[in-house]
Amino acid sequence: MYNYMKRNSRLSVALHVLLHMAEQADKALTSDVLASWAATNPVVIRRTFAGLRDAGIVGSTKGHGGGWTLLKPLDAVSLADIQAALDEPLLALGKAEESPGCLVELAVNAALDDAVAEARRLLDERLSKITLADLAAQIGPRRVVLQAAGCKDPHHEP
Amino acid sequence: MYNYMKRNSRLSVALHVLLHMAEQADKALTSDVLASWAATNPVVIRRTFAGLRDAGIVGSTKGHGGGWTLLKPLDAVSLADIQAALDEPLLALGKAEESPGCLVELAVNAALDDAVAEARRLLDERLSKITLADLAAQIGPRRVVLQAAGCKDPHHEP
DNA sequence: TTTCATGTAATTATACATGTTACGTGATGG
DNA sequence: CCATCACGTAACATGTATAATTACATGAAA
Repeated sequence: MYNYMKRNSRLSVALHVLLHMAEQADKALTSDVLASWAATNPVVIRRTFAGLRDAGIVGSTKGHGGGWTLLKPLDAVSLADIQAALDEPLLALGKAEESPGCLVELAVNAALDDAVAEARRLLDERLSKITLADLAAQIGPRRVVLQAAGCKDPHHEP
Repeated sequence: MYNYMKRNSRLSVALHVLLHMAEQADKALTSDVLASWAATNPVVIRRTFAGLRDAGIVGSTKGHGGGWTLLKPLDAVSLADIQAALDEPLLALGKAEESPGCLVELAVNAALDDAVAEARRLLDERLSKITLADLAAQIGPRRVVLQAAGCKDPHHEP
């Protein structure tokens, strides 16, 4: 009966962690390590990354030395890919189905759905043009600059 | 620390009620009546419509025979106007401010904010081109057709 | 002055996402 | 093999945002 816009910290968390992973490429990293980067819980990481694994963006291995690894080069993964891999989100504006027979409600929903769908298309198109490599490129240089200026690396480990 | 996408039943409720008001133009309608149309509580109507009143879209009078009235012609009120009049809304994607010093987080937020801001601009532009009159025009003819076909008016009153 | 209706503050209820705990499964290494 | 490690999930707890409700104040009309 109601329409909710879903929350979204998933995308933010996923991007954050993926970029940090890129800095330690090829090492299998445990959920605990990733969780500490995102200041969250290992289980949350496993839940969030399940979608990314299904999409082939990351892989996971069990047992000793196991963990998560990036499977694709940074420039082959767009923000839209990640967004799509995380089950459901951004710009949802579910339809209210109260008064199911009401013509007014139908017209209102149709108009709103159209407008939101178009906005969502635009957003998706935008996100599909930004890759993890783009974000990494923004970060790399600045970190060097900051470190040269005497700032310590603003990472998360103790 | 979290970013939420706000719910949005306000806009849907407001549109629904405004269009029904248009059908009974010039009569002051009480919050109770409006609430019954939207299947919600009178207080919710008063809260929601407070913004519309401040924006000059509707007016309210107290006491006997009081209630709410539409102050503008239907073609002078766009969905964007209504959206803006309801305090806060559509397509928010608040920023996560966890790890405030983290460059990764900063880059992620910047990219996301840009994309969402553009989507929001598009949506607002779209909504500004749809007026209440447009929606009413979609409804009127169909109602006649349905009634001619023997369907009873799908309204909300008992 | 009684009644009606809005205006708000304060409280409660609901929905949903994240956080947490617990336990199952498979892989590795001694 | 068997103990350990790490993911995979289900079940439950917590947090937060919003709507729904209650209660009472304010002002207008009969």
